[in-house]
Amino acid sequence: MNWTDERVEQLKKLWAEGLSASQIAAQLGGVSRNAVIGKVHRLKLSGRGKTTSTQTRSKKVNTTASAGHRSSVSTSAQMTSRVVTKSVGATALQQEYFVDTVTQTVMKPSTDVVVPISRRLELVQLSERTCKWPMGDPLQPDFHFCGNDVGEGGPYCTYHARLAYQPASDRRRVR
DNA sequence: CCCTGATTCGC
DNA sequence: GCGAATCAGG
Repeated sequence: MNWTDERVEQLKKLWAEGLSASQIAAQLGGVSRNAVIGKVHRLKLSGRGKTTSTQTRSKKVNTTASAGHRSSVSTSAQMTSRVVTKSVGATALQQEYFVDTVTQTVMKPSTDVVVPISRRLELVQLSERTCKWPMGDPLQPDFHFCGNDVGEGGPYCTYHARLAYQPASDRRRVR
């Protein structure tokens, strides 16, 4: 793959948006993150306008004073908002729809369940330890995955595993 | 260990 | 110019 004007254009755009080199590489396809970084330097774009501190890690908002043993969760993440909002860069504090990849059932998480904030990783960023649950509105897939730590070594994190194997009768359909 | 960008240097 | 390998860091 070579750096066509179009690809360079996209690189500039994504880099300006604050995406990390690996994410840009994943999006462009055919190049490694090193290639992206190298190109960025050659274009002299290294310094990004804002100090977009990537690394989406929940700030942890605990409303209950009880001894929480829930790990990091955000109260806002427990709310169910329908739309997948576009946020700046890789940081995405947004609610998602859940789609059972087997039954194609579209569902919303139960409101009484603690919903972990997903890391929204690119496909190529997944490893054996990252949750592979697909993210986004099924009608407008965004090709990101949960990416949170998988609990006992399954394909999904504890939350998504629970969702995946939830009886169909317990699922809440959307639309 | 996961990830990040920065730098080097053979191609 | 390109990008893998490497480095330094969170």
